Amino acid sequence: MSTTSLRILDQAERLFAEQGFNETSLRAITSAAEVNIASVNYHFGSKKNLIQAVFNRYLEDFYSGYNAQISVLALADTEVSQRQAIEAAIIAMLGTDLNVSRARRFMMLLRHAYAQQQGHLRRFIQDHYNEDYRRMIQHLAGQNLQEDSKLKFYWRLQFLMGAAMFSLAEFDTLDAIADAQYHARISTHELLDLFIPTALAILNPHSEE
Amino acid sequence: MSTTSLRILDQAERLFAEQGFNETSLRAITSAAEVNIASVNYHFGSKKNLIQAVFNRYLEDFYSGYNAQISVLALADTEVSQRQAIEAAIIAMLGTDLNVSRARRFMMLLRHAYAQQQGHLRRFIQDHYNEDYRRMIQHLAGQNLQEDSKLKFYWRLQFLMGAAMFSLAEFDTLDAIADAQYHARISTHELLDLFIPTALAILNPHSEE
DNA sequence: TAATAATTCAAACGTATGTTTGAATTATTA
DNA sequence: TAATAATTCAAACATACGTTTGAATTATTA
Repeated sequence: MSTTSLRILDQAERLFAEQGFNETSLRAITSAAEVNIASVNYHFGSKKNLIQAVFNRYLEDFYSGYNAQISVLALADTEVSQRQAIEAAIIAMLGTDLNVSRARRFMMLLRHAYAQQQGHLRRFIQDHYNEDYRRMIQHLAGQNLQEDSKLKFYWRLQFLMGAAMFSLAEFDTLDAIADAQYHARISTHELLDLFIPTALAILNPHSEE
Repeated sequence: MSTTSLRILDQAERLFAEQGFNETSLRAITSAAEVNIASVNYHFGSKKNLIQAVFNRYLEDFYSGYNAQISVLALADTEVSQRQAIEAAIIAMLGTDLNVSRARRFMMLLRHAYAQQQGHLRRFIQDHYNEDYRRMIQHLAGQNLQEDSKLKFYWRLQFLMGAAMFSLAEFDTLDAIADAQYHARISTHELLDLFIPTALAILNPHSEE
């Protein structure tokens, strides 16, 4: 992949995450990447294809990281537990160096993808990653997925996706609205310690139900 | 308020929620509302002001509903519990007739407001509803908000907002990706029964922490 | 080195957007 | 009813966008 393509991809990823797809012009991307605007269509064909390429790079990394961890667990010949699946997904998102800003950018991209209707993107992801996705969902469902709770699990999954996407993507937004006393930063480790039990709590029925 | 203003407001609310702000042109709004395009600037001044007006109508209803319920509780001279605050917020969102599609539209608007950077909107909301917002946050914090857990509570609140926004806003999106077996619909009552315990679980520390 | 392919570039194209204009129409007031 | 204000309307404005073009430049191949 030529350096021009990479420069475009990097800046597109950054700007798309920060501002959204429709809000980011090709001129802004090529200007930041210091390349000619026509090179986007030369290397990627169109803006839609560029969006897909950005997601493809992330999803490739994510699922290969997730699947690698699952494979290791499978070698031990034990069933993949729900907690293991959650941790594997989080680690795959953070990368091996637990880079939270990387995961954050991924979440921001996902949020934009869900908020803005990008039909082409949905089709692309479905065509290329549906199998990986369904397998991960099965792991996340864990043992608690009985026939009659499939619907509930679907909604719990929505809650979890929303919590993950919104919280990571919104480092700054709520700060501006909420009281400044909440403004302090949290470490990656603390955040994970907070999020993993919460994720488990969201996915599983609670005692009071 | 003239019928033209109302027609514009109604259609703007619907289209903004469905598509986002930048994705909805004034021509689409005025066409759906069957009014002349210039009437937007005549009645509202600008597109930004129209966006603010849409939010203002929602927030007015929401906080007056929420505050009314809290006032009733305050008359009984008891401390407002966290669960009461959550239920009051949910009911205020749904309206007295528990109209879930109304709440859903509100969540979709909020999601777009967070995803797309609408600085003017944030300023507007902060100028007009900051007091209401902070009061509600205090209620939601409940008894568990010790000095050293303020940071954690801030993040729990993020989780909760994300879960609420994303799940309600995404009736259809995940369906298209996930297995069709999860496609069945859930009733408002079932959803509330599922969400309220989840919300409590998100906001409060769990045993395993 | 000469010929060919790949890539970059400045410029333009067509289209869609928010906004403004000034006349035409309707509603209100005196 | 006449005068005045409020509102609607078709048309145009300036601007920004994604995309395309064809020549210029660079890299690769024979």
